[in-house]
Amino acid sequence: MKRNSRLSLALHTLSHMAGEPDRMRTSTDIADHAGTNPVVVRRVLGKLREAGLLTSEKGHAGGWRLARKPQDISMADVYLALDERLVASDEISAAPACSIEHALHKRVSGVLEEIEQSLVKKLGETSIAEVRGA
Amino acid sequence: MKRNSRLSLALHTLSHMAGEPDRMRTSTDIADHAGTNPVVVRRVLGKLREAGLLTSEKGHAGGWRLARKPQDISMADVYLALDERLVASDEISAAPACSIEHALHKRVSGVLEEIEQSLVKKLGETSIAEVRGA
DNA sequence: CCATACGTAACTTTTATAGTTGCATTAGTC
DNA sequence: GACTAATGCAACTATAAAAGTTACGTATGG
Repeated sequence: MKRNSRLSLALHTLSHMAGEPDRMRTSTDIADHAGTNPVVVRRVLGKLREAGLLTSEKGHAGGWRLARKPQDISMADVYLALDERLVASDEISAAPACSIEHALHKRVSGVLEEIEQSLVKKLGETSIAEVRGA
Repeated sequence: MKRNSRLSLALHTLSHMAGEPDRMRTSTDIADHAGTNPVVVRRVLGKLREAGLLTSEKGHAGGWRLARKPQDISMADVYLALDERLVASDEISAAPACSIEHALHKRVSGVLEEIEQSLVKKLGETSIAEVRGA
């Protein structure tokens, strides 16, 4: 188990799906391949479904499939769907007691926000269809 | 207690020190101001000492002081001294079993490394003496 | 009607970090 | 020289976030 494996799991799974977009995959299949648990897979892919990247079907022949063409799903789409915020944090800073702390927080979070944006931009340059081609 | 408060603690403390560079501060003073524990302070500031940003003195009139002029210590110096790597991770990825995972990891860590660099660059633009002036 | 899938809630396990305690060492002060 | 007050460090505990697990409800194709 590692920290922040959700993004890895999501990207890994979608990259595979990009190869065979029509194939339906079950949570169990995906979990086995990724070395994790079906419930974890459903948790992660559920967020991608909410974001419109995937569709899921219940019942006997159910499973997961891409909701769009692989070329139309960028790594940024995946990242944003998971609410990751790898760099910046959304924490509501509890009333900075001292003015220096306040100024510091403002400046640091400004920098982190810029970096967060450029991360999204960079991730937006690659679609999940392009991942395999190193 | 919050995640990754070490950088906050370090920057906050050094920003204060930048205002009165000659004043000697004890771990206990600093901990009280920051709302934490003297040992935690020594752990964090110890890394800054290793990096040559601070000096410490033992004994009766001991404590902590800047080792350089405040103008000559950037936020990047502090960040790097702590080995933070907020964006990229140093994890040795345990032999990716599948080729897609391999390609993915290569691409993602490439992006993260670039972003990490630009974070350091951005942090390098501000010295701890400049923090107070929002 | 039954097998198989997702959806979700509740709980347990794991891991990183902060926090704490205790003690050795060092250095001023009386 | 004894005393006091500081850092240095090791070992332990506490907390919180994330992953993993179990259990069960719901839907659906055969």
